[in-house]
Amino acid sequence: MLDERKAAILRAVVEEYIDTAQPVGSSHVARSSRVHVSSATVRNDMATLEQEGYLRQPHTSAGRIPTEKGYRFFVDTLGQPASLRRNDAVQVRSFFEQAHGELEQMLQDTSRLLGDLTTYAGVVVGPAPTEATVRSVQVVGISPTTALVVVVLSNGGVEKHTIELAESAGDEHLAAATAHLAAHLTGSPRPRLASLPATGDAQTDAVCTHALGSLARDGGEEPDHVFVGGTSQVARAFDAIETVREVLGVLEQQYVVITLLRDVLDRGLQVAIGTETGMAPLAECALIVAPYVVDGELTGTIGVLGPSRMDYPRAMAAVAVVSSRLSQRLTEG
Amino acid sequence: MLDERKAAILRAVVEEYIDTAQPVGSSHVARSSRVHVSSATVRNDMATLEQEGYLRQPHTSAGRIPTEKGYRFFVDTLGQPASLRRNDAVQVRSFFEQAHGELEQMLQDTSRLLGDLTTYAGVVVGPAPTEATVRSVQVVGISPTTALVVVVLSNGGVEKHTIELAESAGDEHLAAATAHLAAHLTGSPRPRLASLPATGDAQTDAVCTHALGSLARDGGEEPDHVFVGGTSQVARAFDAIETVREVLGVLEQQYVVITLLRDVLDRGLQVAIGTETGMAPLAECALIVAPYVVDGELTGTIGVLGPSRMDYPRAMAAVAVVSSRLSQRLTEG
DNA sequence: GCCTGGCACTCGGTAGCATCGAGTGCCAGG
DNA sequence: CCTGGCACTCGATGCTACCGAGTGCCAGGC
Repeated sequence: MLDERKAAILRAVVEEYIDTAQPVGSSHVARSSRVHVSSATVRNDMATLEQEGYLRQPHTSAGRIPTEKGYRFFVDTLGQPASLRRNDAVQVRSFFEQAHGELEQMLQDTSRLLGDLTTYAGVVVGPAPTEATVRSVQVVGISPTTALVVVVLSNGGVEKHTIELAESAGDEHLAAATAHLAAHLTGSPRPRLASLPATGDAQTDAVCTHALGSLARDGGEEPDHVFVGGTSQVARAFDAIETVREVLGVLEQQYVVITLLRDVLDRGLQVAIGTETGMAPLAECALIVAPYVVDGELTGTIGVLGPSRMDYPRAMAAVAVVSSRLSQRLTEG
Repeated sequence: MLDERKAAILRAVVEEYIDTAQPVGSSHVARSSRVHVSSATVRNDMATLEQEGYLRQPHTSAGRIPTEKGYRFFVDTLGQPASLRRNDAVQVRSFFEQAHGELEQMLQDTSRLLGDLTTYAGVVVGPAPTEATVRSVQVVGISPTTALVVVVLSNGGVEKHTIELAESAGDEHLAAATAHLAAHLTGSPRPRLASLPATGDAQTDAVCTHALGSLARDGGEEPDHVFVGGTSQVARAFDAIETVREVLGVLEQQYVVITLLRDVLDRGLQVAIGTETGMAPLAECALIVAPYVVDGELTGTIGVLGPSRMDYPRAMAAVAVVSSRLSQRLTEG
C-alpha cells in the first residue's frame, strides 16, 4: 500500500512527533538518517501521505502531525516487540520479587508500576470473582446482631459481607450455619442466587438465608475491582488542562474503565488509538491492553492509558512484560 | 484585633475571591451590601489589612487577594457551621441508606461522595487494622503448596495472606493449624510478632509459623488503606497545570496522605490552609479533616483537599455530615 | 477625628502592526 | 523521478499605544 520510502517517512514523522510534540517539517525528516532524499522529495511524499489520511497539518505552512491512521500504521508495522530498558527490567524484576501480601494491594501496586514504567496511567482490572469456585465459607460474629460472611475463592480472592441478624443468634447457630453453607457451597461456583435445603433449625436457616442473600446481592452487581495508578502522569502527558480533566474523569468511573478494557480486548486489539477506544473524551489518547492469566485461565486485564503520541514500543513492552510476570506470579501462588 | 468594619471588609474580600478567583478591588467591596462606606474608606482599610498580613496585592494597581492569614481569620470567625444544601443533604442520605457491601468498597464510595459534594478531592483513611482484636482465624488451602490465612477482626476488617508451604500439607494439618491459631489468637490484639507453643505435630507447626510470620511481616508494615475520590476535580479546581500535577502527585502517595491527615488532626486542626499542611506542594491548597468513630473509638479520618480559595462553609459542612453519618453507619454495623 | 470625593499615578491586558522564519506547494531542469 | 529554487503562508514574537480597574494620598466636610 505504502511504498518503502513513504513508510519510512511516515515512521520518521511519527517518531519525531512522539518525541517532540511539535509538528514535523520536511527538512527534519530529510535530515533524519533513515531517508536519503531531499526535503523537496519528502515534501511531495508528505503531501501524498496527507491525502491518504496518514498525516495532517494543523494549519498551512506548518509541519505535519500523524493522524489516527498514521499511528495505526506505525503500530501495525512495528516489527518485533521492543524489550524493556535495562533499568525498567530491573524495576519489574525487583517489584515481583518482593511483591507479597494481599491480592488487592498487589494489583494496586502493579497499576502504579505500570504508571512508573511508562509515565502514563496504569490500569489493572482484578480477577472476575464470579469465575472462581468457593473454597471455604465462614460466618463470624462481630457483634450480637451482626456477623461477617467470609468466602475464600479458589483464585485466592476473599469476599466479605456484613449481614445483620434480626435477633441475636448464638455462636452455635453461626457455627451450624458455617457448616451448612460450607457443605453445600464448597467446590461450586460462587453463588449468585440460590437457596439451601433447610437444616431444621430456624435460627440457623435464617443466618444461611441472610448470608446467601448478601452474597447474591452484593456479588451479583458488584463491579470487579479496578486499580488506577499514576494519575498524576496524566497531568504530565497533556498540555491542555481540559484534556486532563476529561481523561481523569473517565479514569474515575470504574465501570467505564472496565468496559473500556474489555471492549478493546474483545475486539482483539492490543492497542486502541483515539476513537478506536470508542470513547469521545479519549480522542487524544491511546490505550494498550493485555490480559493476564492465572492457571491457564484468562482472569483480568491490565492496560496503560496515555496520549496518542505515546512511546508505543516502550509502553507495549512494559505492558507485555508486566502481564506475563503478573500471570506467573499469581499462578505460582 | 480587627475592628468590626475591617473584619467585614476582609470577609467580603475572601468571599468574593472564593467566588470569582479574581483580585478584589475596593469598589466591589464598597458596593457589596455588607459595608456601607465609600470605596476610599475601604481602600484605607484594605491597606491596613495588607500591612497586617491578611491581604496581598499580586501587583501594584491590582485588587487584593487573601493571604493564608486572611483565610485563617475567615475560617476562625465563621460562626455557626453551615448546613448542607437541600440537594446535598438528599444525596448524603440516600448514599448511606443504600450503602452496603464490603467495607473497602464503601469507604471508596465515601471518598467519591465527598468529592461530589464539595467538587474537590475526597480522602478517606480506613480504620487502622492494628487496633482491632482477632475474631477468627482460618487457614484455607488453595493449591497443594499454597494456602490462605484469613483473619477476621473485631472491627469487621478482613485480612488475607498467602503463604507457601514447602511440602504439601494435608487438609488435616491445615485444620489443626486453624484450630491451634484460633485457640491462641482469638480475642487478642492482632499479632505483630509472636510465637505459639508447639502442637507436637511438625507439619502443623510449620503451617502455624508461616501464618504468623506472614501476619507479622505484611501487617506490621502494611499501610492503612487510603481512598481518594474525585481526582478529576483537582484538575478543575486549579488553572495552573503545574499545580494540578503537584497536587495529584501528593494524592498518589498513600503514605504521605495518611501522614498528612494524621498530622493535621493531631495538631487539633479541622482546617489546614496552605503551609499549615506542612507540605510544600500544597501551598495553594486547603485541607479539611474530620475523624470518624466506630463504637466510640476513633478509627479513621476523612478529608477534603481543594484550593485554598475553597468554599469553606460548604466543604466543612460536607465533611462534618459525612463523618458523622459514616460513624453512625459503621457503628450500627 | 474620621469619612469622603477627587485626582494623579501604576501597570497588567489587549489590540494593532511589523518582522521573522519554519514550512509549504509548485515548477523547471538534470 | 528526484532536486534546487522560489514565491507564498501564517503562527510566533516583539514593540507600541491605549485603556481601565485599581491604588495612594490629600484636602475638605460632618
